[in-house]
Amino acid sequence: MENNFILKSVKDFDLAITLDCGQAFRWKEHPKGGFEGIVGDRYLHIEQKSNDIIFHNICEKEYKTFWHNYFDFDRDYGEIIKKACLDERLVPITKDCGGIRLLRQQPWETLCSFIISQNNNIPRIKGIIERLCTGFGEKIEGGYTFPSAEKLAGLEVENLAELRSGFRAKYIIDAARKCANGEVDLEKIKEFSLDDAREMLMRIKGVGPKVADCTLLFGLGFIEAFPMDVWMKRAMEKLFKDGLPENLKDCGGIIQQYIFHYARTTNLQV
DNA sequence: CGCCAGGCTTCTA
DNA sequence: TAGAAGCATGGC
Repeated sequence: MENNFILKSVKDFDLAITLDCGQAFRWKEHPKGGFEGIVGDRYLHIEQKSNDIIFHNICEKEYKTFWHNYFDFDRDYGEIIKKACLDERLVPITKDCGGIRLLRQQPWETLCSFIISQNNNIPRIKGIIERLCTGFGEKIEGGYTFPSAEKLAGLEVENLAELRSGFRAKYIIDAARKCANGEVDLEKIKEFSLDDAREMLMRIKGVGPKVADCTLLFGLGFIEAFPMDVWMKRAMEKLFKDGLPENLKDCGGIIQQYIFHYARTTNLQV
């Protein structure tokens, strides 16, 4: 018999899009419905049934101490969508993509994942990360943890050959070593200004503006970070030639996710 | 076979 | 200091 925690009447939340819009790479469909994934050393089977969110075999305390924060449930997305819709162009976009929430992911996992993402496609990114976890993570109930920076810092580039991550392997090692030896302190960076934090991350080989901004946005809580990849450049050129409306810049990263997903799932060809 | 994928580093003028 | 080439791998 399952002992589930159920969040009722949740608004502005689409679980499937949130988990599969390209911000996280380790969630997959559960054979019995919903999705399963591992964050830190916690396994979760989660499912959405209309406006209810079912956390399988999770007690209320476990929800409150961890998953509530992971799914960013303290933030009022309805308010953000309302503000966004003051600009006509964002009405259809938030209509389609307003169910996306920003996941508060683990800093190191986020950094490492987006290093892997460069010049790569999502299915292969997921494959490399899965091999990274099964090869170097720790076995727990339900799967493997994401390997720590400390663990990877002790390896050499050749040891990562099984990942088939190509030229990115040397970047992973460099990132792991800098994070493990404190040269880059991901926890401390959270308190930096956006520009200082970005600059610090870019000291890592293979981390440029895009990877840095994804790490800041998805892993370090900087919701004003605005990652610009090829999709976003195209979308911004077409929809917001003069940039994002000023009143949305403090939550630019959330709007970025809406636009990014909209650009990828609708006909936004130039 | 060629092109491209949530880019970045290195080389060149 | 801007712009192009090179980078590993895999899917189409």
